[in-house]
Amino acid sequence: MDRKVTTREALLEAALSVFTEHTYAGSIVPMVAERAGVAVGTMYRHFPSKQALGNAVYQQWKGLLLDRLRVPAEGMSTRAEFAHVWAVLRDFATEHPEAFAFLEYQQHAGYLDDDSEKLTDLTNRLGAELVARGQERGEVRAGDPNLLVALAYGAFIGLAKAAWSGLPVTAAEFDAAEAAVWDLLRRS
Amino acid sequence: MDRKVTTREALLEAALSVFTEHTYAGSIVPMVAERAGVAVGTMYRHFPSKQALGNAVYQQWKGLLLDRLRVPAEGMSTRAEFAHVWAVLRDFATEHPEAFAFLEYQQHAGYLDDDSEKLTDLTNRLGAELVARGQERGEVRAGDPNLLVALAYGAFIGLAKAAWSGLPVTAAEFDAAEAAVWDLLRRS
Amino acid sequence: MDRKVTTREALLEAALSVFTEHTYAGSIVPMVAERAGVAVGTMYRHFPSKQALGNAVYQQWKGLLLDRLRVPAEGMSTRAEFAHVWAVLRDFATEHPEAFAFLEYQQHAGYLDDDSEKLTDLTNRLGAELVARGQERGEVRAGDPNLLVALAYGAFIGLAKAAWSGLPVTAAEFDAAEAAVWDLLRRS
Amino acid sequence: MDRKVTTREALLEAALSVFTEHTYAGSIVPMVAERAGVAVGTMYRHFPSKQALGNAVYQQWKGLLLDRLRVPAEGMSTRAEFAHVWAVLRDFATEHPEAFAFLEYQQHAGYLDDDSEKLTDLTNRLGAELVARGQERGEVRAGDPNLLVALAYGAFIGLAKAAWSGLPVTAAEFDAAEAAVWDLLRRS
DNA sequence: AATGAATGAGGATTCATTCAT
DNA sequence: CATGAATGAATCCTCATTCAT
Repeated sequence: MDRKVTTREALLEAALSVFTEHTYAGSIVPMVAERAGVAVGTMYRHFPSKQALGNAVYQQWKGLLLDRLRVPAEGMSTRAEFAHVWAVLRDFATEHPEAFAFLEYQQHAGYLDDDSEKLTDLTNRLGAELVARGQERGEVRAGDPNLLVALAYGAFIGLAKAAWSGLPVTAAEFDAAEAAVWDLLRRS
Repeated sequence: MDRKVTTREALLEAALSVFTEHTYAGSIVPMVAERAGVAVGTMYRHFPSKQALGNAVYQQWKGLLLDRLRVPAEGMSTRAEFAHVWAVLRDFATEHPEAFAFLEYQQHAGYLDDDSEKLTDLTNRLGAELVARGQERGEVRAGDPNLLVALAYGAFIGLAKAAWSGLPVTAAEFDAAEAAVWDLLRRS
Repeated sequence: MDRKVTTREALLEAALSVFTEHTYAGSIVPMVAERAGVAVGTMYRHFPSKQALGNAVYQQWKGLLLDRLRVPAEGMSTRAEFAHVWAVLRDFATEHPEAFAFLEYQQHAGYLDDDSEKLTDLTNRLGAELVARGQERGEVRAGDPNLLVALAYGAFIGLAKAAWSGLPVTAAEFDAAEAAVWDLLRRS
Repeated sequence: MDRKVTTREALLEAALSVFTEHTYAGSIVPMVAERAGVAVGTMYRHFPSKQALGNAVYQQWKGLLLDRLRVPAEGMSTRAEFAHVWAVLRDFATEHPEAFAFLEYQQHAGYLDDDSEKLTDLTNRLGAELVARGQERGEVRAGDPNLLVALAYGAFIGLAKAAWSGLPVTAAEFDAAEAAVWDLLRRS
């Protein structure tokens, strides 16, 4: 249908790819332009600066991840919520491995603007809230929710990074890991 | 003994700090020199290039971490080995948080030389071997050892990153996490 | 009559305005196009280049000024001629303050072509000839005619610039200045 | 003695020369660097930007001119004050023709910063104050002081520009012009 | 050894000009 | 004839590296 990719989209895609490969600071604009198949000046017709492009890429993907993670969990048990979140992360990291790598395997401080940082905060908060809810219900063990999230999300990132680095990670293995990580969170 | 910090040491320390804060590509040599309290030219008397300095920092700390992780585990159970490794990581990340952040929270591909990459490989192998040993003994559950390590090390990194970002993480919490992560590895 | 402003005229007008505000080199083509209410490409259908546009603007106004200054002064006294020239300048600077500012308050060397420079020369000559005539008749004091013109025209430019910068300059003041400047030229 | 010209001085001198020749916007940094006999990067060690260099040049010369014009005129008649100011301008324009051309024959709006504009204002005020004083004493004719200054300073600029363009202007001619311009100001 | 001003290749950004629609 | 997105050479600026002191 809409086979025509807009220039802006081509640039965002190229930038994601180049930034993921070389880090933001290690990337040069001509490389992004070339990978997008456009001239350097064209980038500047769509984004006011390299930094703006970096933030656009960040917001595009962090925003999508946040949207997917935000599900009205009314009436769900925390166990079910956790399963859902894990599935969302797994799907995101499977469908958009480059984007997940860009978001989670490198450091962004230094070029993110306020909007980007707001997205980061909102995303971080989501996990802590899930855990806190679980603790209130007695489903999740005691401890600083941020720490529990750090542990669990860290485990997920480790798994995804392994997949990104070439290791074959099957759905079954994602499921096994999910169970194991829930074990790590649940009331003993 | 160490009555005098050598210029080289001051440079390595400054570089660690600057690279951790701004990433390698995002750091500029004069900033490193200034933080070390020396002139730019002085850096070039101790290291042939920025890249060499980057690799020196990487090798200094990755090497120290590897040394500490390498313990002749003859006769130890995998459970005990794991506890030991966890303690080494905890101590390293507690004593040298900046170094751990430098090593694990950012991307190094792009400037590491062969020696540095060899250290990375050796370190990665260590974990997989521990897990494989545990599987042979029936202490650790089935699955690709690399994946299990990714999961467990990811969890540790998550925890350490939380501590690095300012969250208070007590020894008790490291211990609780250790138990939880072992649960994630052990035979069910 | 002039029911429709042609695109070309709109461009010349916009260019005059932009060049006067930002100087020729400091102006950018899209700004001219925007102020003319057309697309950038449209400018290039009417003028082959920015430089050609600059010269067109210069010639339009320098040409008009020259035309007005050229009056067959047969039989007039130099005093009368001077009064006439002053009146022409006053009217021009009053009716077309932006054009006068463009022509006289900035430097054009660097983009003017031969035709433009010929206009400049012709205009400059006019004044010197008037003075020379006056000297022959004994109406104007001795001295290099170019210098006397420089003095008198400088005074006029100063006055016009003051008006341009916002000072209210009445017709009476122009007249008083005319008398004073003639005093500066006439036989003592 | 101090035959060694500092790099900063060489840059200011080169910049004055290039800006005078091509206008600020029409000048390119490498041209300035080359004329100063240094590399481009060197300019940026001494001035943070092209704009800062432009302002430094402007302030250097406008500041010097202002300093010279500022003379405690206690007890002097306005006639004497005027003679002094004229002499100062003549000397300045004779000794530093390039600087005077830079300051007075082109438009600076667009890159001047607040400090530069303050200097412009202070300089402009000086003339108006002289005239106002003269009017109070009955030495100068009635009229907006700013207008009278515009007329007189315009005449001076015209003369100096003529000299700059190659016309030989002798001291005697400067004196004659001074008398003529005073005539233009004085009570009739 | 240490210094830091100078260098200039390289990277970010601008803008006159083109051309497919 | 008009449009304005695209182009890429030209321009501003940075920063790893050198070298005279």
